[in-house]
Amino acid sequence: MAEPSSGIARRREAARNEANPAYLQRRQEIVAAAARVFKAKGLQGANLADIAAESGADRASLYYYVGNKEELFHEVVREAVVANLTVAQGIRDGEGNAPDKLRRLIISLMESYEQQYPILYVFIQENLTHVPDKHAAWARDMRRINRDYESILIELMQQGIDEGSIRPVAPAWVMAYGIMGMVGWTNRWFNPDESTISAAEIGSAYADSFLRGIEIPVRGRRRGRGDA
Amino acid sequence: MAEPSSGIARRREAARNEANPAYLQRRQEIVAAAARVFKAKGLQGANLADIAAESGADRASLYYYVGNKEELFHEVVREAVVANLTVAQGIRDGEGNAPDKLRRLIISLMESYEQQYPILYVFIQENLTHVPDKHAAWARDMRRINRDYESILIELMQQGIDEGSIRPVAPAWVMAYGIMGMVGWTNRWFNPDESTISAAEIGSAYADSFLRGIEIPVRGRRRGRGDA
DNA sequence: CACTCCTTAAACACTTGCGTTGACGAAACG
DNA sequence: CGTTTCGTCAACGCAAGTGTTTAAGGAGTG
Repeated sequence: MAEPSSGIARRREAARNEANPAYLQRRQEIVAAAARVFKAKGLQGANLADIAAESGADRASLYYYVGNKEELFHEVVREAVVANLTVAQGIRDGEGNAPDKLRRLIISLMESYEQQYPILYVFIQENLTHVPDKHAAWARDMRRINRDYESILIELMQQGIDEGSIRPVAPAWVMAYGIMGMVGWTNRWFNPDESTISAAEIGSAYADSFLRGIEIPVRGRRRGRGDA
Repeated sequence: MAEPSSGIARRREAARNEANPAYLQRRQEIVAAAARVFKAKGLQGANLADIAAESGADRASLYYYVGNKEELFHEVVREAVVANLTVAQGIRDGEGNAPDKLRRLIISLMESYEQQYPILYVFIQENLTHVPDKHAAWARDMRRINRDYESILIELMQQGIDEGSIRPVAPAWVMAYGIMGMVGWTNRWFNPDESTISAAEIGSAYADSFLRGIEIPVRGRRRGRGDA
């Protein structure tokens, strides 16, 4: 972009460039507030007035911190999603057999949801099958990350089938989506601030249930309920 | 409502009252087209122009068949959802132990998704946490149905735990939501018109995996390997 | 006090989308 | 062949949402 046309845009650029801590923090608060609003109302349903109210600022003040709603939304989503993918890649490239990795993946995913609440849930809710054309590039990028994530799940599942540690109940991708479903669905009911059960417990329970159902126990190493 | 204010509204009422088969069929086509658009773009994202295009009619022509977008959306959703709940209630009140019922419930749910495609998926996608205030009454109604459905799942799960046929890996509602998640998540990837795997197969696979993981086999009636 | 940072009220132009209107062609029917 | 009905069409008015700007502050700091 050339040079900001308006006064406020100029001032925003200036403030952002000098990296004032207070400015950046307030900005961060606004992003967090936006995340809550997006979670509650969706990208389309949320408007800047809502976000202003949630963050306790005037609508015009938002422009001192962000350019527009889309910039806000992108900012809400991108970082968390990328970080999340990195974790998954780490697990895939680490030690253990397929079921173990899957188990860790499930739990780590739930923990991410908890720690970053509600940002990743915002990403889930907007499943990105339908995004306004304007943000096609960004949406494509996010979809790619999403696909990469799912690929890891599928890959691990297939690996388990190949190495004989997982029963081939159905094609690997069907099973992988099943796991994504269990975990992703928590966006509808899990709120870490109010929940009586932790994310790790949920992830652990799902791993226990689903994986135990498809796992082929290793000979001589019985896998009781302790999962030692 | 008093009397239609506009001319087209009067003509719509008239046509609807005389129950002309051709009229009703065209109307049904429009509803079906709307379902596809809603599935693709979401309630907020879809506009009447999209729906008109999809159904091959002019935007204004839609008003000859339906009053407005909301009416269209409600019509898309309601019937299918109610029918779906009825099926679940039938299974709950039928024969069998908890795991068997759960298994049948999972498969029947997948089959509903397939048969009514994409209508029930539209309902899932709009998770109704955020609906414009105007339709609060309708939304409340739909949420109630949804809750009733989930309650059946939870009830069966709890019953299984109580009768000792299901391991209490986690609270019943957590497990129930896990199942809802696996199945509901299919809305993101399952398209019966293009799928190489049937809805029943998917449901069967999920039931096998998850239920096998939590089921406590009945004595003397051995169910598959291991896990005795 | 003067100065800067940040906020805010108020307004504007602009776009999108909804609901409506009155008229038009085509078929149906006397 | 006139008339009526059906389905459609181009166009309009209206409201809401959004981006943006202006001008005017208050709060804190030197």
